[in-house]
Formats: sequence, C-alpha cells, structure tokens
Amino acid sequence: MRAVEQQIEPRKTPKQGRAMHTVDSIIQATQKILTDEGYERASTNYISDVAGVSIGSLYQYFPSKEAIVASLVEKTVVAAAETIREELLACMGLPLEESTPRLVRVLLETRRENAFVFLRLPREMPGFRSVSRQLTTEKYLHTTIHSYYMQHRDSIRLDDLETAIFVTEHMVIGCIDAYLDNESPKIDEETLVEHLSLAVLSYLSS
Amino acid sequence: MRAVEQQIEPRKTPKQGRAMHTVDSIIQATQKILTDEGYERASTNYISDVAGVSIGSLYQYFPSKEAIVASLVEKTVVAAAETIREELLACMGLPLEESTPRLVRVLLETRRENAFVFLRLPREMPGFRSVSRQLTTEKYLHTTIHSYYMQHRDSIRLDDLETAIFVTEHMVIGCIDAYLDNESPKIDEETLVEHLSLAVLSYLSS
DNA sequence: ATTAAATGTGATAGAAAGCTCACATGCTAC
DNA sequence: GTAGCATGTGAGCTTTCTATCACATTTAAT
Repeated sequence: MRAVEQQIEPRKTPKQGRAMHTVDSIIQATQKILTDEGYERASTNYISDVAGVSIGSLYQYFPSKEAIVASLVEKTVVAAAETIREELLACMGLPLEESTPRLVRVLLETRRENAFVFLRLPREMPGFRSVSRQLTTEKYLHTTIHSYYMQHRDSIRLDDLETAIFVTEHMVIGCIDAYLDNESPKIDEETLVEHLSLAVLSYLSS
Repeated sequence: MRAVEQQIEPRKTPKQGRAMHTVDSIIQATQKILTDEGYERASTNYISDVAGVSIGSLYQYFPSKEAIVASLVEKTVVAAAETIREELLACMGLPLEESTPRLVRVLLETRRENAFVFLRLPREMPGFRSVSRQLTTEKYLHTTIHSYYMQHRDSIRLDDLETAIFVTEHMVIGCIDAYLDNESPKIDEETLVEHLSLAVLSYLSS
C-alpha cells in the first residue's frame, strides 16, 4: 500500500449501526459545506460540528480531510460516469446525427447537477488532482467512447481516431464548463447543445 | 475603493532605486517559486527568503500575499493578450483557412509558455478567480475577436455570431488546456493544431 | 553636518487548521 | 453482570502561516 493511498483510504470500517450513521453524517455534512460555503470553510472541526459528531470520531473513520472529500468525489464521479455510459449504450444503434445531441445534453446535465465536484472543487481544492487521478473512471469511459466511435467508423472521415476522440471530448467539456461557469450566460442551454452538436458532427464528417 | 481592491492594490510606490529593486526581487522570487514548487510552498516568509529581502519589506509594498500573485498574474495575462491581439490583427486580411491555424498555434504557445498562470494557478490557488476577475483583458480580446469575425461574415454560415464566438473560443482553449495538462500526450502538437483548426473551420462554415 | 523621509529588518503576536490521545460511554456475548 | 470490544468525546498539542511593529540603516535635502 502506497503512502497516498494510506492517507485516502478509510481508516476503519464501521461495524455497528450508529457508526454507519456517523460516517454518513460526516459525508453529508461535507457535501453540504462544499456546496453552500466552499472548500475554504470545510475545516475538519467545522465538518464535525455540522455533522453533529466529535472531531475524534471523524478521525476514527477518515485518516485525513482529503480522505473525506475523496470519498465524496469518487461517489459522484462514478455515478456520473455510469449515467453517461448508459446513454452511450442506449445510443449505440442510432446515427450520429441523433446520438450526438443526446450525449451532449447528458454531459451538460451531469456537470450542472454535480457542479460542485466538476467545476468548483478543481478550482478551490489545492490537491484535487491527486484525488481525482486515482479514479479509473476516465479510462473506463474512454474505452466505451472508443467502441462507440468504431461503430460509426464509416460516418467518420477522420483517419486519426484517437485524436478525434480527444478533441471531441475536450471541446464539448471545455465549452460546457465555461458555460456553467458564467453565472449569467446570455446563451440558453438549448442553443448551446445545438451548436456543440453541430460542431462535433461537422468536425467528425470533415 | 472596495475591500478586495484594498487588499490587492500595491501599498506604496517605490521612490528610490533600491526600493524598485526590492519590489522586483519579490515578484521574481514569487514567479520562481510558483513555477518550480507550486502555490502551496509560496508562503510570504519563503518568498522574502528567496528574494533576499526581509518579510517587513515585503509587506511594505504588498498588503497581502494575494497582491503579489495578482500583480504577477496581471502582467502575464496582459502580455499574453497583447500577443494574441497582434496575431489577430496580422490575420485580418487573410482567409479563415489560413488565419485559423495561426491563431490556434499562438493560443497554444501562449498557454504553454505561461502554463503556471493559465493552468497551474487556477488549480492550486484558492482565490484565483477573484484575482483574475478584475482583469478586463477578456472583454478587450473579445471585441477584437468580434470585429475579426465580422470581417469574415460572408464565410461564416452561422447566424448566431455571439454563440459562435463563445463556442470556438472555448472549444479551442478547452482542448489546448487538456492537452497541456497531460504530461505525456500521445498526440503531437502539429496534429492537435491541425485538428483544432479543422474543427473550427468546419463548424464555422456549416 | 544635520535632519527628515524612505527603506530595511526580523522577532513575534495572533489566528487557524490538522490531528492525537486519554478517557467516557454504549453495545454484545457469555 | 461483567468482560471486552466498538464507538464517541473534546481539550489541546503542534505546526504553519499571515501580518505587525519597534527599531536600525540608508538616502536626499539643506
């Protein structure tokens, strides 16, 4: 077991009901604080306060503050990846013109719903990368996207598939995140989805 | 004068040569630390150490740690915006097929050269947004881009110009930043520029 | 040379945060 | 009931950082 994992892995598995409840309170309190007040305010003492739990109990189940956030991030990212994967699978048979807007929309919704993980935490939390690095979700999704694109190999006129995946993925996510970052965006969501889909489709078939 | 500005505005203007040198040492030391060791390590004491200046002197010219970083960020962003604006102006007469790759390349180079401001700081520095918010550079650039697009109004088949600018800008930057983030990218820079240009062009003329 | 302003110094106050530890209390099994 | 483990508690230790202040030194002006 490596050093980083020791800091992030849960320290102890709860065996009684009240312990489960304690762990739950801590995670919920952390989510609430991160959403409402930001990472800065999320000190371990404050988390234990909001959770209605002593600071000692907190450290009984989580070896560090990072570990709490990490478990929250993991839960969120895994759930989001699953949602996207499902939509991806549901789109397998459809032509690109239909599936692309659907996928863009799901991406947008997923990131909006979990903005505190996808947008705020990476900005507010100093060590965010070391936390999200350990998640294999990205590669997991990547293979799904890859096989999806292979299905439409004939409608895609780009020779370099790896690059095409990279570019489409990040141009969509880049725009979505920038859009969600603006608190008063003049563009409405429908227009954005249309434009992004158009951008992806015209790029892929060029 | 608002509270935030008071914290960021320089405290005192140096009037003698040695004071200028002191301020310079502080900014240079900060840049070095941010680049080599990251924001975490950039404590005011350490900055003054590296700068070869006492902590008291540091606080004579900068009211806070943020103020030092802010002045660094401003300098960098303004210089980068100027570079891009120059290329944009140089491209005014050219057709989109020629200008787009040039602009994408300049964007890539600018962000690579100043990665510590454009990529690292936003992730590592908690209050980065409040610092970069005050810069009017973005709007400044935006109007230039707008007038540039107006020149090519006939080659662009999208009706919603505002959205088109938003999408092109952020899809390029999103990809570039993601590319620069990967420390071992399998794609080479030339390929990326080609693909991004292609993506922009096919989107604009669709 | 004298004086005042500008500049430089660094010990240390003050605050905040992470985390531990000795102890208290609850639960379960025999 | 009592032994033993699981769980809960919170004062406070330790560290780290920002920022100040009383004082020292240098420069500029007369």
